[in-house]
Amino acid sequence: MSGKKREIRPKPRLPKGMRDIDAAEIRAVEQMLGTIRQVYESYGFEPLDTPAFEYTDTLGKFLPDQDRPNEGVFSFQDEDEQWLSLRYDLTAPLARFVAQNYDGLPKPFRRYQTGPVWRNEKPGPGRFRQFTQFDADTVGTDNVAADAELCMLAADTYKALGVPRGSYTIRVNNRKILDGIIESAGIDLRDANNHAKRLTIMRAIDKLDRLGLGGVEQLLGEGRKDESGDYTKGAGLEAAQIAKLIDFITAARGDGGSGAMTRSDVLNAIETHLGESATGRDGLDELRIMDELLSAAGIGADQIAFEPAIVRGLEYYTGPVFEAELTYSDGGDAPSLGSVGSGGRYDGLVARFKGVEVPATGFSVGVSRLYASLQKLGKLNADRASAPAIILVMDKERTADYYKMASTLRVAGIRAEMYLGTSGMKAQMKYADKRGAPCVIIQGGDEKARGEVTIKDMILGEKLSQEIADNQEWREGQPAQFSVKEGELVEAVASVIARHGGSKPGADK
RNA sequence: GCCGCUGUAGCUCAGUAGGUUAGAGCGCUAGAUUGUGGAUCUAGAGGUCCCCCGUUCGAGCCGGGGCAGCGGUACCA
Repeated sequence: MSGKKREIRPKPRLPKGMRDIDAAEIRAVEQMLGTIRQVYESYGFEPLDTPAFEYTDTLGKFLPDQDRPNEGVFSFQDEDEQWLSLRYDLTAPLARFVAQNYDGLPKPFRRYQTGPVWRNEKPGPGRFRQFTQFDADTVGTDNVAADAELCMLAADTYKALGVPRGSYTIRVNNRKILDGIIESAGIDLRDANNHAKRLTIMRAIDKLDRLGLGGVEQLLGEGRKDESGDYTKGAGLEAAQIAKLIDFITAARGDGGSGAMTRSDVLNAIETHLGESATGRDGLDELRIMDELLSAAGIGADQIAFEPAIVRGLEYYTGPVFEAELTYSDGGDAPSLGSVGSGGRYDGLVARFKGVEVPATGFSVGVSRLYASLQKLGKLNADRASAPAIILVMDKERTADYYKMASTLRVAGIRAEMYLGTSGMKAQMKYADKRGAPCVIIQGGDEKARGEVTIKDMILGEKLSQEIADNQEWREGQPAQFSVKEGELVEAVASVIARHGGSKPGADK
């Protein structure tokens, strides 16, 4: 006790909301990214990359140095004291890029982009402070066909990723319709005093999925107290106004019933509630055109549906908004897994820089969230790339020979590695086991004398071990291994890998 | 941000009205087995008992204050 000095050691730990990503996930995600890229490319979008951080004012955030430092974003100062922020999405940097290079770009400008984004928020289940998005945007046209196309692109993307029809839904709404219905409830949106009220109303509607109609109703009125006792102040609407809004939300909902409404059913329901609001009419007309285009493409409401309670980002979207989610297909009352993609029309973003309106619309796949959901649903094809064959080092003097074997296998296109540790054979076997190696290659003095190598099939061996209780038998029986001439090494290893790698798909579920 | 719950080994947790060197299972390392992953047995490594202050002869346990994690809620481009 006396001589024990207290060394201060750093505790190995991850920053809040961050995570490490293992080999299996990297492989799976890279495959997903490749698939998404293919779909986006097929629609004619071109790739673009922009840096991880931008000047803070570019991203549209207030300077984070005063009363609310780093609110929502991660920020730091350059040596010239200018504030920089890590990007929190891929859209704001796109707006900067377009504004900066406007004259030279083809209009409409269509680009796709993927990469990590960061948000300085409280992490939760399925919510991290770094995650990957994959965006496609069409900038420079107010044609609703661009919005319809992005919805189709989204559907095609989930399909290509192996999400079967019926297991995803893209729900579409239009911000103009929301504004219209608020106006028709007697709230004048031209009155600046009603600005905050409008936001509160939309936030309330946005919570329909989570809180249900009752919760929305409370939030439109006085407010709501949650189960932890926390209280959220409501919009303070009058009973008649609340009834009107609730009525509107309900009208176009299938009530979770079996008979899904068609898109035009929903539009008709909306229309009867909309009254004379010009903004609302605009929004309705836009959705009608989208419906025509989608229907002409043979896409029904089971894939792309209209849903008047979809809201999305508040000060951001100006027209159609979309949200994609995965759903269990096995019926039951299993909860939704949350949004795995979203987008919409944002006609004001580029104007921040240029003064002129540059209409734009985009869709973003939440890659990290989607991966997690597919994982949870067991929809990720688990055919991991085969682990390397391991060449055991039986005699350290012959390291060069072993290395040559590894090299021979690699030339033949087989992943192979010579054991690089310094432990004995038992430890090497454990190593190979932990690595998931399909086989190990053994050449000790005996094999060398005969000009042979021994191949041990680790996967078969594991299977056989379950039937052997006696260690003596297990060790001496040397199950699942065989010897071949040195010249037949490649062929023998390839056959073992083929035996397992090319096995029946779906059999191991 | 607000409300609630929880902090003891890598993980899951015990810990006796406050009392010597703080435990178990799993995991890890190694031996039993001169060249073989599993099983079994054995041994070993690994801990500022979240932190600080206080009460006490004495605190993992009691009191106060922090911090962190989890859950709910708010915000979410």
